[in-house]
Amino acid sequence: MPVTIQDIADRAGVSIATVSRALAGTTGVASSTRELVLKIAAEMGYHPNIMARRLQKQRTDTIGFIIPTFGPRFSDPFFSEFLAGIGNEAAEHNFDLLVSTCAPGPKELEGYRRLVNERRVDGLLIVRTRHQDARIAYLIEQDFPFVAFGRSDLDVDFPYLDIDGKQGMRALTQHLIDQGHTRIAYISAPWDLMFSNYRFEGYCDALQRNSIAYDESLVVSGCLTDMCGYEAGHALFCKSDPPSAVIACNDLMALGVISAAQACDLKVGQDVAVAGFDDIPLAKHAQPPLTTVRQPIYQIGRRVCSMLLHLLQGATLEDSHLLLEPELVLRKSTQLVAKKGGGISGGR
Amino acid sequence: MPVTIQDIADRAGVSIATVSRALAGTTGVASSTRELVLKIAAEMGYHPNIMARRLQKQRTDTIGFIIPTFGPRFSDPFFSEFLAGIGNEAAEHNFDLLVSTCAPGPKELEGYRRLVNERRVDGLLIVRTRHQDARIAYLIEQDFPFVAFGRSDLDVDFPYLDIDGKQGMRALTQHLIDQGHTRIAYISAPWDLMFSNYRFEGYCDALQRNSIAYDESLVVSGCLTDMCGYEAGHALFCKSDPPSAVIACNDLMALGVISAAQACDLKVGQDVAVAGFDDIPLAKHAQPPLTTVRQPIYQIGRRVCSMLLHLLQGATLEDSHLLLEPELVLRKSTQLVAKKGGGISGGR
DNA sequence: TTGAAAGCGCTAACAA
DNA sequence: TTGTTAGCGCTTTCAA
Repeated sequence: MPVTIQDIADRAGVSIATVSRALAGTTGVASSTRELVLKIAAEMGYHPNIMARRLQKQRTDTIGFIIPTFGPRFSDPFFSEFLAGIGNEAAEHNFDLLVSTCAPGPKELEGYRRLVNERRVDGLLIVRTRHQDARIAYLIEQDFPFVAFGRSDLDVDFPYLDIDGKQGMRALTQHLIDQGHTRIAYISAPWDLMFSNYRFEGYCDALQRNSIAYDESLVVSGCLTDMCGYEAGHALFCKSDPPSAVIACNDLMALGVISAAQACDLKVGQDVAVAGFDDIPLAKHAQPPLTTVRQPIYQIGRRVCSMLLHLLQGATLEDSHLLLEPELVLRKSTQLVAKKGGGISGGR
Repeated sequence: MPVTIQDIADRAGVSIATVSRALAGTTGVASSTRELVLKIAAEMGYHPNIMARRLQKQRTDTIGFIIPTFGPRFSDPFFSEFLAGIGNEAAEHNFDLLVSTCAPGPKELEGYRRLVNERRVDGLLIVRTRHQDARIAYLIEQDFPFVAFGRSDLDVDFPYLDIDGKQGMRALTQHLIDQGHTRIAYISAPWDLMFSNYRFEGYCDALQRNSIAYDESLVVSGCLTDMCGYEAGHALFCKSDPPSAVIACNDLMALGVISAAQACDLKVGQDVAVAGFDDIPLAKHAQPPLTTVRQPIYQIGRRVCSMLLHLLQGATLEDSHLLLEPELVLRKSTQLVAKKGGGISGGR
């Protein structure tokens, strides 16, 4: 039987209210009583019953995160790092993190409804925002606190943090153009993902600025996995008129493209340039090291979580629409002259 | 203001006890009353207050999982898949999953204490069991329900599920020996991890069975990341007498070894054989595809979670010490004759 | 079949 | 400074 404040009250000869106050902190309690209570609590090994506290306070001190992923075999480092970020931030503020997984689709909202309706969490984090994102629409409608990593095209206002994908992709494309490439293939993410569109805009923008005609035969849609990257890359390299450079919308696909190139006996960084987006840990140690656009996912996770925690404290966010500049990371996969050593990095 | 059973009771003209019973299910309630209550509940948009229920029932219907990882940049697919497994299993049984991250070390137990003492979860899942694992010792001492993925060398009994790493590594090593290799390097995981020792035993065992002398200069310790694999591989390939085959204790390191080989102008699958352990998604699409030992992590996650849920229901596990046979997955990274097509697999 | 009432452990208003 | 008391929303005896 766990120790309750009643037990402490009995032993200290005071009321439970006094115990509660003493335990809580500063409110009007004689410091002598306070010390006595604290001492007894420690002796008896008291630990508050969190559920009782939650019921009383009508707060769960828990934030929720539903990982939007297809199938069991997801190994996208994005989620691992993001999770670590929000987990650590939440823990530092004594919040619990509730996690579940659910594939995007019609049944997805069920998961959100469950967390919202039954008040299992105080707020939610959303990632991989989508075209007319139903999750956002739902949470807005329910007036439920949340922060998104990613913007939306819904006609509503909500707090988010995003990376300027257009900017990042434009810089990356420009880099390839500067290297002399004109046939630059592009492996997109699914189009319903918001970031997919922003990045694509950046790609198109760079082509246009350099008067390079847009060639739709060079644009393929991928599913963000290394396998999709492999398939898309393979298809591109098998063309009668293959591209001299390939940009993948994320690193995982870019790794697949590198594999495809090798399978086609093309030397990446020499016969063909390959670039990605994200800068996952594997990018640096790929062979050759992968040029990419860095998103500091762990930090983003922390930041987004921090925004939500502020919101839950009733604070108003000083800036609820953050757009961060990503960083271009140049490595050997796009460099004709192979330099020894790791990547050099530069903004724009 | 959320709807409560009191609201429903008022509207239905019955007592809250009746409402509670009607909502709960089968207990003695007139079916007419029951239907009335259900109808009103639906109309009013009733959803139970989970915290109230938890306080009353003295159960949280939540299981906890603390990801034991160093640093923010962890992208080990192991955790993603495991998480998906336990998350889905838990969700199907209407359990919540509480996740946090904490690096192994002296402060690690704090995290466990918090979850246990304050009864934030009903049970815990442990992975990557270690030599004299303090987490297990603590949970046993507290008599707190948990299930581990991995065995332990503590002198206590606890429920676990494990993969027979010795068996798997022996089969893998034997495969390399069958290919004619005699200088087989081994990149280990940190020695305090239990699985590290089992796998190493399998490696030694295979050598011994084939009368191959153990050469400690071929055994290196790694930290399970691709970077460690790269460094270890590089060091091995720079030796005056390099190995003809390299086994890494996990796939992530094996991928690093492949990169190192390429950086040293060695062709994997031709000049040198490389093998890993886990069969992460990337293994199949590596260049060349990686020979490995498959652990069905997602399924393991589900299974381990299922065991815990049984335990929490007060059931006795029919088998609380499960040791599964892993499956050897042969791919091109260890095959001298490059065969077209994916891996062939065979257990033993 | 139903209702009244007693908690689960805690916080917080109100009195003393 | 302290105690009394009324809940938070629910489940579950015990009576009726």
